[in-house]
Amino acid sequence: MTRSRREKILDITREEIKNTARQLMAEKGTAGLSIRAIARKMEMTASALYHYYASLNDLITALIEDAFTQLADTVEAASKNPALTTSTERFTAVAHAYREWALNHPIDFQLLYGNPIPDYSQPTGITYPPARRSFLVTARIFTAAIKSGEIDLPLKYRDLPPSLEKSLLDLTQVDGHDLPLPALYLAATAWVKIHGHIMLELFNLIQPVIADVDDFFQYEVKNFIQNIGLKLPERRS
Amino acid sequence: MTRSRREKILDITREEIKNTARQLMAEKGTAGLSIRAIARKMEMTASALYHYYASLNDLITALIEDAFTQLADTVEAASKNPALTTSTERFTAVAHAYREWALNHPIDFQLLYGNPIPDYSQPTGITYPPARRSFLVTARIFTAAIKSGEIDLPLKYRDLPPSLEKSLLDLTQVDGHDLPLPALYLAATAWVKIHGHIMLELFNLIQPVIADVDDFFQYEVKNFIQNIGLKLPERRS
DNA sequence: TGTACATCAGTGAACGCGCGTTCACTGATGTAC
DNA sequence: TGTACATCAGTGAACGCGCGTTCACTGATGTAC
Repeated sequence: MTRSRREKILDITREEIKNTARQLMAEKGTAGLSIRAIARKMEMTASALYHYYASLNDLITALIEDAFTQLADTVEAASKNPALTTSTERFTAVAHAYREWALNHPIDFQLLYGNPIPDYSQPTGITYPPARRSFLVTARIFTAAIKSGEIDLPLKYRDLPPSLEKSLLDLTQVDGHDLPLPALYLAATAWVKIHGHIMLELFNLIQPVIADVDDFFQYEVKNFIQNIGLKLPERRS
Repeated sequence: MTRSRREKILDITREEIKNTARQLMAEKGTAGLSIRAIARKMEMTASALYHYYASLNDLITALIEDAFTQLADTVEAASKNPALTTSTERFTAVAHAYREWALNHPIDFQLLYGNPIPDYSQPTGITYPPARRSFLVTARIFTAAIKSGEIDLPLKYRDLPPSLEKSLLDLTQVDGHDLPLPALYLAATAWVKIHGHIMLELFNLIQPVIADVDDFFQYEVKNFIQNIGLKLPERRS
């Protein structure tokens, strides 16, 4: 109980402000975010908000931090689901969890990965660690798959261009994790595939071509698994 | 010579306005686009611009149309390069042409595919036909590859989910083109892969993971070709 | 339990800014005879 | 080639709007004795 009653109310109001901000963005997009609009919606004066956040910039930073943490938590939880036994299942679950979070929180996702917000300047270092968490989850799944022999790749990923190898090696050194290079490569290519698909879907670019995006995504994940040589759950090759 | 001198000057000024707009967006992003800012940069009054475009909305529409046409022209030209003989070469050329255009015109690309612009409402039907042109280019390459036997897929793409089949069939009916279903599926999945990659690259999301994006893209295209069963140019399998 | 004071949450006016758009206008350019 | 008129390109002031942020302030809530 180090937090006083007042401090708790402060936090509650901060949450209320963030939620109002999220609502506003859902209605009018990222550009609808403004101190004055939030205040109007909360039936307060704009100046009152300065008791809770020092500036619009700080508010946006808080929203971004929240979103990153939520996304990483969701993905991490999916990968740790004890009902999953094989790496294929685990990867599939993570891919779908990632996409589902994005579809359920389109605004937060845009906040993280969409166009930069006008006049917003991000404090350095805020976003990197949580952004890496999702990536590491995938990398660990592939690492496990390699160790358990669910995937055989020594042959296939010998021809990685040297520049790719170097980048991936740098990655392990920065984070201090001991992950094999092929697992890192697979995580990278999987991330680009999944993330790219989701961004297109959120911007409504896939729908005019393929109406049933759910089925498409599922099919693509299955194909990806097959292409990288992971064993499929149904018919083991 | 149906155009009078005055009409030509009108067009020239319109081009000048669009170029100034593009410059501005390059400097300050999509949000920096404003009639007043353009006027300032051209050393004119804001009201003068209304002789050339009826509103900001119209100006933006013109910019979008230009960009779509340019992109489609570029991609189409790449696919028709007579120096290319195999479908693999042709697809590789198209993929790289698409990416290069995006990297050389990042703002136009964002205009087409990035976050929607605040307060901009797009006239319906303007953007669909040119957007489809790029897609069709790829679909035709795969169609040729199937006909020539460079790719063997009857086995692999038999298990397309029914909803996908339906969407793809609808596509052929809308455009009136006679393209085989597997070619359309391949074009769709290729487009998602390439386009997704490019969007991530433009938003600087790949670079923190893999520094040499050129090599990465090239490697991914090569892997894609291999995965879909197209013959690679070097070592024919 | 009651009082005196400090802290706090929130107000309302104001500053200075940039925006899209309209409108009455002026001076230059082009056209017709 | 010269004159009379219509068309045009561009001006400058104005309207009404929303924005982030600051500041002096008030009334309520909490704290210490």
